[in-house]
Formats: sequence, C-alpha cells, structure tokens
Amino acid sequence: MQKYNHQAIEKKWKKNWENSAIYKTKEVVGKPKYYVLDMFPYPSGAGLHVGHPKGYIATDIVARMKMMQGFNVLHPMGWDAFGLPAENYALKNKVHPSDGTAKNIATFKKQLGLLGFTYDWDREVNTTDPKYYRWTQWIFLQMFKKGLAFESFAPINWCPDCKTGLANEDLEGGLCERCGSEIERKPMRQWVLRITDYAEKLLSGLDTLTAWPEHIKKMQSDWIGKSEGALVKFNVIPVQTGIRVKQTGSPVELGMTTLEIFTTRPDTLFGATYMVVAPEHPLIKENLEKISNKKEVEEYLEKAKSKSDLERTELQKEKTGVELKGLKAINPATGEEISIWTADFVLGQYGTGAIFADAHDERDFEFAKKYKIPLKVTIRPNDDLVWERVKNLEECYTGDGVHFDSQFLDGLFITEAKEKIISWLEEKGLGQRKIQYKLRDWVFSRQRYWGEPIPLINCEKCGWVSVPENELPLELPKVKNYEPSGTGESPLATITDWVNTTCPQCGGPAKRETNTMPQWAGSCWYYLTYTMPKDNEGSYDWDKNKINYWNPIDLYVGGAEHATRHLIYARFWHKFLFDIGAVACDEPFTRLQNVGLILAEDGRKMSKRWNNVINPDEVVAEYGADAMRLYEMFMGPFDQPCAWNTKGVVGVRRFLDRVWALSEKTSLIPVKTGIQDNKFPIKSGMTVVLHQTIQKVSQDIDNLHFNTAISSMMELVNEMNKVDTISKDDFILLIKLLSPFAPHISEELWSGLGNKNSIFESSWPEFDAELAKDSEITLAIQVNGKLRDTLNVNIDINEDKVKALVLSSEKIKKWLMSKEPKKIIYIKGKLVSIVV
RNA sequence: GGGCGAAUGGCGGAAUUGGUAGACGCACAGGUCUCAGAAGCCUGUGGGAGCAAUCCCGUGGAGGUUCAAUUCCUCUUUCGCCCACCA
Repeated sequence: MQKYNHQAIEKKWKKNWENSAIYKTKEVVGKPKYYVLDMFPYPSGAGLHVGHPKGYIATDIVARMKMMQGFNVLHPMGWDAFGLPAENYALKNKVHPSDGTAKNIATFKKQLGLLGFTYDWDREVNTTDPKYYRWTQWIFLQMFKKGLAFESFAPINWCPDCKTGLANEDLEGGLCERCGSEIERKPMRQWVLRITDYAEKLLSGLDTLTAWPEHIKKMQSDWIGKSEGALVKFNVIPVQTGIRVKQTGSPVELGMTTLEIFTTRPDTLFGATYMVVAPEHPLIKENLEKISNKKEVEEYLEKAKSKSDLERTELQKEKTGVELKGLKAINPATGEEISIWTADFVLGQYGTGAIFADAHDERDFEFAKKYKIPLKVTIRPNDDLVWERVKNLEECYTGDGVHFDSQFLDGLFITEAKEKIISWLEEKGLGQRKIQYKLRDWVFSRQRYWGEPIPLINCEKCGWVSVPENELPLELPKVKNYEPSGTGESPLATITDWVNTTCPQCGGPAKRETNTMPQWAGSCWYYLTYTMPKDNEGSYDWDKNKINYWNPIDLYVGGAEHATRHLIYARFWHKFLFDIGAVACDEPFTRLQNVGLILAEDGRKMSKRWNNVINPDEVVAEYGADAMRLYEMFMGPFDQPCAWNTKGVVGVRRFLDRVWALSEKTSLIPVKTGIQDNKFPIKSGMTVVLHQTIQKVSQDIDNLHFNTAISSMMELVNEMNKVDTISKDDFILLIKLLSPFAPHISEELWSGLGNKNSIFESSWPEFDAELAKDSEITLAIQVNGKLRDTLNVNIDINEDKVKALVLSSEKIKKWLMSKEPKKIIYIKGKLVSIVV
C-alpha cells in the first residue's frame, strides 16, 4: 500500500476532470435545477489569501452533493473587475487597468484552480468585457427611459483623494469607505438612479425572503428606514422688534411664507413651541433681509458649512444653533406664535430639512434646555413618579401616555391621537399623511476612467439622448492618461474626438457623457449573465427561457459587508427588470448565507500591513487541496469569524491519512449486490453508525453546518478503525460522503475500487431511517435532577419494565434511601427522573 | 446613543420543541515502535477530594421557573458587528 501522496493524486484528477468535462453545466430535461453562487471577487493585485476561498469551498461542496443527488447544477465564477480598487492598483503599479486586470484574473484563476472547484469556465464572466457591459449599459438605458435615471446638480459626497463623487452607501461614518479620507459635500452634475422609487418594494420584498439571515434583513430594512408620519405646514410671518406686523392684506403681501416639516409624531403638535430648520434650508436665504440678527445667523451658517460631515457627527454631544429673530411661525393647531431656529442637528437631506420641536423628543428637549426655549408637556405618563419629573421638565418623556392640553386629542394614546390629527390636518388643508425613507437616491456617476461609459449623448437641441441600443456596447476608449483630473470632470472628457459626436435623434452636434458607472453597477445583474447563452463571437443573448430556467438563485454565499450595498442594489435592478418583463421572478436570491471571515493566527485581519497573510498555494503544496478544503470547513461554524491555525490543517490531514489507510482493510471483502442504487439489504456491524452519518452529513451540508458534518465523518472513521475489516460497500459510502469535501482523494479511492466513472457521476447515499436505528439505547437515570446511573435497554422496552429495572438498581436504591418516590418521569428513549 | 449577535476546558468548537455538558479536532502527558529522533499507533486529559469505588463543583455574573436549564424568563458584565442627531 502506497502512502497518500496528495500532490500526485490532485494533479492527476484535476487533469482528468478537465478532460472529461464533467463540470460542464447540464440542462437535462426532467431533472430539477440548482443554482449555487458565490459573490464574485474583484481580482486585486495581491492575489488570494486563505480567507477568500472559504465561501467558494462551501458552494463547491453543496454543488457536488446536489450533482450527486441528481440536480442540474449551475456553479459558475467570474470577475468584478471595474471600479476604484482595480484602477488605483493600476495607477500605483503603472500599468493600464485593462492589462493589470487581465493579469490579476489569471493569477486568481490559477489559484482557484489549485483547490479543485467544479466551475464551468465556459460560463466565466468579466464585468469589464464590452460584451458583458453592453447589457449593463442596456439596463441603464431602460432605467433612463422609465425616468429612473436622472441628471442632478445637488450636492453630493466627494472624496478628495479618490477624486470622485460617491454614493451614500460608499461612506463609513463620514469617511470614504475605500481610502479613509474625509468626505466633502460638493455640488456637482451627477447621474442619479431613483432607487427610492423602489423603497417600498425593497422593504416589503424582505418578508418573502424566508431563507435569508434575519440580521441581514434587519440591516436592509434599517437602511431603507421607513417612517410613517405627516407633513405639516406652518405659516411664517415677519415680526418687528417683537410687535407683529398688522395683519391686513393677503398673506403674500404680508411677506408670509410657509414652512413645511415632516414628523412621525404629529400628535405632539399642540406642544410644538419652536421650530428648527437645517442651515441649508431655503427659508433662511429667502428671508435673510427680514432676519434681525442676520449677522449672527450668517456667521453660524458659515461655521456649519465648514464643518465636515465627520465633525458634525463627532460633535453631536453638544448641539448648537441660533434663533432666526424677526421671523415667527404660527402653530397651526394652537394659533400661537413660536420661534424659529437654525441648527445643524437638523439634516438638510432628510424629510423637508425642517422640524417642529416639542417636549417629547430627546433632541428637541435638550436643545430647548440649552437655549432656554419654553417647552410644553402634552402627554402624561402612567407612572406618577415619572410624571412628577416630566411635569417639572426634569425629564424628557418619549413613551406612550394620555394626551392633555391638546383639544380634540385629549385622553387619547399616541396611536389614536396620530390618526385623529392627521385626519384633522388633511381636512383643514394644513398637512397630509407622509411616508418618509432614509434611503437616498443612488449617485451613479463617477469621475473616473475605469468603469462602464454611461451611454448617453447630450444634444444642444434634444437634450439627453440614449445611445441607440444597436450601437451598444459603447466601448470605453483606450487612453494613455487615465488619472482622475480632480476637477469633477472624468478623464474621458479630454478625448475630444470621442466626446464630440452627433445626436442620434436630430443628427446635430452633440457631446457624450464622460462620467462612468460606479463599481457596483456590474455586480447588480452578473448572476443573470451566467445563465445567458453566448453566440460564436461570445456575445450574450438575453434569452428569457434560459434566464428563467436557472433563476432565482437557490443559494447565494458571500460576506455580510455587502448587506447594504450590493444586495440592495442588485435587488433594485432585479425588481426593475422584473417590472419591465425582462426576468420572471421578483427577487434574485432565494437563500442567502454569510461567510465568516478567516482571521490571521494573531486574531487580526489578514493584511500585508501586519505581515500575517497565509497563502493558499503553500498550504495546498504542503498538505493538499483536500486538507485545506476540509480544514476551512472544519474550523468553526461557517458564518462565524475564526482565526487560522496551521496545526488544525495537520489534524484534518491526519484524518485523510486514516481514510487512505482504511482502504487497505476493504481489499478482501467482496462488493455486495445493489451497491449502485444504494440499497443495503445486509446489515453489517457498521450499518447503524453509517446511516446515522449519512443522515447527519446530508442534513449538515444542506444547512451549511460543515464543521459538524466533518466531525461526524471523523467519528465514523474512528469506528471503522476499531474493527478488523470493513466491507467495500461501507467504505464506498464513506468516500461518497467525503467526496464533496475532499474530491481528489475520494476520486482516487473510488477509482482504486475499480470504478470507471467519476464518483461525482455516482449517486448520493440515501439515508434509511430503519437502518439508522440503534437496537439498544442508554437511558440516563436521575434522582432529584442529578444523574446517578445509566441503564442499557432495548429500544422497544415498555415503561413499566423500565421503572421496575430502575428501582431494582443498587445505585438507585442507595440514593432513594428507602424512601418512596413521589414521582417517576419517563422520557422514552432518553431518561428516567425520580423525585423523592 | 440605538439595534443585532455572542460568552462553554489550555485552544477551535459540539450539544435546542429543556433531558447523561465538553462530541470532533488541536495542544499536552504517559506508553509502543526505533540505535536515536520524527511520523504513526495505543492510553489519558474540565476543576477539586480519594489507592479506588465514588463524591462535590462546573457552560461570563446574580436571581427565577422546572423533577430537570448551556438551552426559557428578569437583571447585570464583557466582547464583536452594524447604524449613528433620520425628526
């Protein structure tokens, strides 16, 4: 018997699999389909470290089991190669992004190849391939046609380091998610996608995603941030040195304007004692001359403007603001005049950029205390002690209670009061019901080179016109200088012969849009491409039959960091495609699983910076791809972060060595009949534990509990090691269970048993509940809740017999101390509990 | 500040409609093999007491429910992740 030589075996089978094309995606009629997908990587210059393949190993295991279970399996891989990381890498290493990307893809592909995945490389996609982004552009044009893509000049997030505008989702606490620079707000011309039109669908769709982790759904619904409330109009009037201007003439003549606010608590309107507008609110600019402390206000605005977003959030402990003297608002419910303030804790971009303030909101309460603005309590808490403090304005009460001093709301609790006042506002024309979302529209253009060109043309006469669909793809021109200009113009703007074109509508002179799409564009729909057929030139066909055959994805695996970006964006695009009839399902990912990060041995993230990166190539060379695959699945729960430990690889390698050695024990035992269809009429000594393992491993793979699947196989192997011989049938079952995890060694052992086909063309072992049943079980016997004895009995024993046996046990007699048991509890197959 | 999740031996972790805590692996110790070492194999391995049988304690901490709690409830500590003035 030769020693297990992983290098020779893995090389042999990789080559063999390539030649036999067993991983080509099949669409056999009558078989169910299973589409299992990883979030595709962007091919960075650093190559893979051992953390990257964890998710890929998991999907590969699922894919292989599903294949053996008789599914048509689609398990593809591709490259998300546009965007800032690829471009920054290229700039740093002085290579053209397209050359750098091609090189990195080759490295990634080689590294993935070492691990023996089942990818069908005929279906590989690359987002930077014009044949691919032809359809990215096409989808964008459909959105443009439907008014979902629009030009905006509003201030956006600008990263001075990356020299580009960014979406809200690209920020982390006011910093650029990519480079950590402080973000500025800069007014710029932008293309924006109206994702907010889909806010409600994106939110309600979450309820249908029963196979998604709850915390991811929670993150998405928080990000969408739905609030139900009302818009309320306040009249604003000028006052002169405290004396109101006499009310004669029309409101307009009086200089009266209205200030609209959004609130989720319209029921506190009777207690509104002041208002606050954001520093950028137009009310200030429009009424500047009427403001008596104009100078003070202007100084405050100047200060607020110079504060970055980061400062604004960091300085949140202390709220600042200034009153707009000379202006007053009229509380529409009470008719009282109330003061108006500006403060930067009110955000210009949310709601209407203005609020009314009352005693039942923490921030309003705090601000009023600081600036000694009067407050009026209108809700009485149930608890008298709390009420005492609330009444004296010592505590802000935000909970439910009975309204008072609120006219027709008196005596009502919050929910009823809200309903009633909204009806009243609507009746009087003072306001209306309103649903507000935190989700912002998606800033979709980047002032960078390495992205999909936005296929629009600006004509002096016709305005923005689509590039005709039959002219797609609009290819990204090759340029020498692709560094970002920093002026807010894309590097493409300098290529005049590309920019200057003619209008497709009127034929007149026109200019191309020079901004490109963001990194996230290509990943919004790539999973559809894997299912689209290609013609001889490699062009994709939007073949609805094929797309709708494979989609939606049955299992999608990737990192939790994509919860609020890729996964929201992709759902948005998919829902749009559904609405225009381009796809048949309205959610793209039926089931989602998160991969837990693999940390370095020192517990930190693997990074060049810490010099703690482990390269998979070396692990594969020393211990084998099978050991590496097995270890990454064995190290802990799949969705939990876990530190790498090379000693652990040694452990699973020993396990593989033991499996290898086991094959020796099988050589003299003939194969029983019926092996091919997994029927085992003869019970061997191993049958019970074997069938328990079949059940456990099959269920665990379905649930992605790989660590316990592996430990149960280890237990089986330990059992097999205890006996002198094992039947070939039993051994075959073991290697079939092992094969999705460790494909190379399993294939070698399978072929060593004389099989001519691949183990992955054989069928998955079927679990037989009858065969998995133990005939004898161990009962635990407790006295007063403490374990005092165990009892081996036949599985079919009846209750009376058990009780008699228990009471006759010497150990138990000792603990009963000749007292009469008060109660005897028998849990069938588990335990007997005696109470004295 | 808010939300979500977690806490089990020296380490990674297992155990859920509440039912024998510590499976499996690592590490460690003893043995075997060897001239010797490595590897492999066998045995042991939560803490404490005892020659032993056996007993006591034990799942971050404090209570509670129960015949029985790692599991359920209340409070609390620590850590991780996400969001962060969203009216």
